[in-house]
Amino acid sequence: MRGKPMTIGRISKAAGVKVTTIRYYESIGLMGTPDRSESGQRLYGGDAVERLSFIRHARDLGFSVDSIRDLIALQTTPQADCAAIDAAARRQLANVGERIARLRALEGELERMVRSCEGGAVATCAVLASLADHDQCASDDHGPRDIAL
Amino acid sequence: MRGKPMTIGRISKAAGVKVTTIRYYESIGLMGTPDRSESGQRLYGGDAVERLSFIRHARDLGFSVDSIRDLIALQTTPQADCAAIDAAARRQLANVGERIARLRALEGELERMVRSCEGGAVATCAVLASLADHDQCASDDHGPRDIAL
DNA sequence: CTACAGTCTACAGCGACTGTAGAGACAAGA
DNA sequence: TCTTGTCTCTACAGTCGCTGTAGACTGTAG
Repeated sequence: MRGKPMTIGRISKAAGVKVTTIRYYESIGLMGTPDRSESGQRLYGGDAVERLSFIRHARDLGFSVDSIRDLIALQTTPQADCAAIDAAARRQLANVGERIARLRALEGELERMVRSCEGGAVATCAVLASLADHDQCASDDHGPRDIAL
Repeated sequence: MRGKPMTIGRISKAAGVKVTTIRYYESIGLMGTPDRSESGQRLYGGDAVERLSFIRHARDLGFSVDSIRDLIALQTTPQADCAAIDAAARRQLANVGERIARLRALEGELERMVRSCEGGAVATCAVLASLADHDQCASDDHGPRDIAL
């Protein structure tokens, strides 16, 4: 709360989190309710920028909002020990490792598809054939698969 | 349409796509409206299984539903040439490559975090410090980051 | 005949935002 | 002072790709 209070737009720039996203974080209890100016505008101190940066970084690292809530709760109870946080990071690490492995498999298959393409007509397109053929080869866990064409 | 018609449950099992998902694909125009029995149950031929397998495989490879719609459209106009499909696969491949690179960066950072953890109190937890510190280091493109704790 | 599994429609919910509408607030220039 | 333009406000709908629910009907095996 030290230092002059900043509007939401300022901390948005400072932390690299969109204004709407900050309000969203407030609405789901990640950010706590800030002071308001007389006219009702949110006013934040530098600690809000820290917190937002923390959240953003954790999100960039793939932590879910729920997980981040837990991390923040742990953070604010300093008598707890580090083990829970370490465990979370390890889970996250394992998760990332899995995702990398899955993506590498996809990469290999896509490379095969692209290599086998010889620019013929669609009727003989190896890419489409490759997509159609594999009835059973794909992984069975239907995890996140969100890539645009 | 050859062969005896199958109910939605059968093609669900055959293609490895959930019943509800099949109906969803129909609702968004990925699957086309099947015949119905007298009592109103959907009846499919073997081609539906093929189509579903194609869709599932493409989804597993990370193609968006929109992209798959395009691929199917291309498939059904065989006079088009393979180039568009090849381009889509290449875009997809580049996309997967990027995602792998990003995940590897995350992996490295998470490894550093976990290595630096010495099981102390939260107040001195290197993992939390690591999460808090990096104000600017994270990537600027806010792509998908969906991993649970 | 009786269970019970399968199917139907319609709609709400998920996560993590993003976009919209319509209104009010504030800072800088003419 | 007025104006212009950028911020900010609330509240809610939309995004994507499904998943789950409710309540009714249908089909099949014992």
